[in-house]
Amino acid sequence: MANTDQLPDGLLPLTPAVFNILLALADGEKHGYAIMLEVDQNTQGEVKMGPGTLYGSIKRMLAAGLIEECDERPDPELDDQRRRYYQLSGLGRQALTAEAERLSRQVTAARLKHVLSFDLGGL
Amino acid sequence: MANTDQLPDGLLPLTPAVFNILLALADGEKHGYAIMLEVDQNTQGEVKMGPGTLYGSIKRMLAAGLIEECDERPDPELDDQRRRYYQLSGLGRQALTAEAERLSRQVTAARLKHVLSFDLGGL
DNA sequence: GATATTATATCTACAGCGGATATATTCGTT
DNA sequence: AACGAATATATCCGCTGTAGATATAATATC
Repeated sequence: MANTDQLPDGLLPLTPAVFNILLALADGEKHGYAIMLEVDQNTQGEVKMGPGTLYGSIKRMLAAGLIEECDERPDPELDDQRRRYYQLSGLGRQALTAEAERLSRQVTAARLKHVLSFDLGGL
Repeated sequence: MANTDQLPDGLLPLTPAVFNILLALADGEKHGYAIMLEVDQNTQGEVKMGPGTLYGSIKRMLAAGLIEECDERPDPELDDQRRRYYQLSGLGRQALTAEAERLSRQVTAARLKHVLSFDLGGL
């Protein structure tokens, strides 16, 4: 069943940067640089997130409790000590879903106004 | 057939405010205050656009050529001399469609990551 | 005629973004 | 082993856009 918890006020709508970072983390923990590459890939190269946006957003998201840093390191042989890994918090996942639903409503509104064909994004 | 013209660089992605204003104008010309009410309605009351955002955005959008002010007034009897009516330009409609498609891709990406159920926004 | 609503406009404080810069680690090559 | 390139994080600063406050005037309502 769906989660009807209400998120803290002022969190939504998410900024595009925050949304993209949460989305990049949706399928598992990642370190900052990997998030950058994933966002690039997710958006077909449309969004090139620079370090200022990335690490600035991460700092704010940690403070807001949307993401958490995980302390477990991968196999010491494959490890890169510079990396810092992040994962979604429960709140972060809720916010991501809520924002995705909001975007979906915007797309629906656009379809109703005939500015977007109906057969796109079909999936 | 689809319009494959490329929009001027730096226009996309649109800010949420600009997108909502373009969307409000998609089905016909409106004056500023009516845009405000339409955005409120389109977003089920989620977005309350204040005058700063509204008129500031309108000014930038006029400068960018996304909208145009129309000089024709309605029937003099029904007219309100304070009102200034705006309509989409060709560029504005292109930008609106392009941005809606971009949002649609974001929603699709969210669905692929299972953060959004597939039966929503079905239409 | 008084009051509330409609309507536009500007100003300012604040937050987030983007680019530049810096620094250190790891990888690939010879 | 040394060297340069790519990886990885971090901070700083200018710019833009947003939100709220304020102002002012025209229109509608009673």
